[in-house]
Amino acid sequence: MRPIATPKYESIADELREQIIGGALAPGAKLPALSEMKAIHGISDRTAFQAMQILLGDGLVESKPGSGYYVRERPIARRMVRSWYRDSAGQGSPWRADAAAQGIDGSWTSQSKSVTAPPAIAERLRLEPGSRVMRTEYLFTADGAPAYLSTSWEPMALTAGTEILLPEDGEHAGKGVADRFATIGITVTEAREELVPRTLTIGEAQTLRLRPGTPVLLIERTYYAGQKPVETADIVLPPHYRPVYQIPVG
Amino acid sequence: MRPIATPKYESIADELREQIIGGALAPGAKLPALSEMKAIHGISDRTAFQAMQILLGDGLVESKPGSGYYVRERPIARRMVRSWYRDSAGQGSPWRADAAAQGIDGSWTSQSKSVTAPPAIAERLRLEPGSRVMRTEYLFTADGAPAYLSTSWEPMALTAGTEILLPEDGEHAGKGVADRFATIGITVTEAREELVPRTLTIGEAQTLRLRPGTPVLLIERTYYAGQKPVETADIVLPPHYRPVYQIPVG
DNA sequence: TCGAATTTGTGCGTATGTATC
DNA sequence: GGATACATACGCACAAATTCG
Repeated sequence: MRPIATPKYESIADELREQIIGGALAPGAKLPALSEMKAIHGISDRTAFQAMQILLGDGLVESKPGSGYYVRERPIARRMVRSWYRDSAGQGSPWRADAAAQGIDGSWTSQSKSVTAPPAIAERLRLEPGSRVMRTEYLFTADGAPAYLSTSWEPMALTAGTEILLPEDGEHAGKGVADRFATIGITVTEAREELVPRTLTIGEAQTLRLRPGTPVLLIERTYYAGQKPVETADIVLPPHYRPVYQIPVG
Repeated sequence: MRPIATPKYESIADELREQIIGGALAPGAKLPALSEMKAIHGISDRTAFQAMQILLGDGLVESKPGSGYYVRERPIARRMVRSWYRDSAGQGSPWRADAAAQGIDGSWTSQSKSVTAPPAIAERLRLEPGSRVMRTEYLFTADGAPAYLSTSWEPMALTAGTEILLPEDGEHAGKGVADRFATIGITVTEAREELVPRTLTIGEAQTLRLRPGTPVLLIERTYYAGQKPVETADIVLPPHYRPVYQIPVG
């Protein structure tokens, strides 16, 4: 097999990456300016720019326009623990409790709307194409600042006519999904989370007050009652949030 | 607050993204060529190229040089189930069993070396800076083709002089971490996995036979015996692999 | 079979805007 | 204000892969 060609900008990025991981470039250190790299490596500043974009995307570096590129400080990374302990907490808002445990004032806003399920969502909920679902968009905030996004979909066939039709209405507002469904006699037994990296859309970037193109982690979460999916959600986690899964052994 | 500017290439990418998610552009469909987009949107082909890079990075589109850009087929995504059921399997190789369950011939190669722990690894294992660790690099294969990478680090202080010093030596080769440590009287109680998106380095790309810059998911996994970390690993998952976490509720 | 046209990918140069120092 | 530095946008050239007559 033929080796895969390696562009210059990849080589440059790799070189800097090793210096960062190896500790030669400590957190907070200033990286050579594009103009310097142009001189050092004998490349175009445009190519050096491309190399920096890679390190930016990987979260190793941050840019301060007008100033320079700097090695990112140890990711302060607010950790989101996603273990089974928590979702069975019983009462109160999971996010508020999670945030409080880290000394943060966690809150959220939401709005719901009845829509026909997009193809991908219908598949996740195992619904006929064109089925109606209740879509709820959440913006979670930490100390008043936007933290992360979530969009959930629930089959109207399950919740229509019940008191939990609107997730954030009435006395069940803010409670976990399992608790809400319990009130209509549905026992949630399992959550399944699938993770996939992508970047922020323009709309998401605006509500999160981040730059479009920022790399994020998308958690596709689905709650099941036995074999039957009862709720699914897309959770958009900005770089400062890291999902942590705790798995007991044995 | 001042709204954050949205570059043209982001707008273009967003537009196409919506068409893909909404189903207007079905999987396998050919996207307009760069030259067409140049004509349609009145932009430079260079700008159109940047827009495509975004969609490539998000895994929505794949490129066939010389042919065009195409909407990616439904990501058949080999799923990697990461639940506690599995790691307590007891005997045999987790990867081999996992692969066999999907009708795949799973195998791997590895090589170990004693090194001083890099700063980040020392922190994860809660070791003094400069401590010695045994580093083992794995290449897992599916039906003979490269599948994913893993690099593990174990404190020499724990394993020096024991029969499990080399993870892939002797009769314990291929067994799970928990089983191996059990033989030297250490009971692994918990695994913790932290996920972070990044892109492939040149070296990784070569062994995986992928293009450098390909977006991947990095799983930072650490095994604990009580409060004490006993092993940590970086697992590099290419786009075709999706980690799936199953979490029991209640 | 050959060759021409098309298309993506890399690299460079330039211009303009904006933020920082 | 001026110099520096990053970000976007455009244009051009060339290589490599593909497609098609």
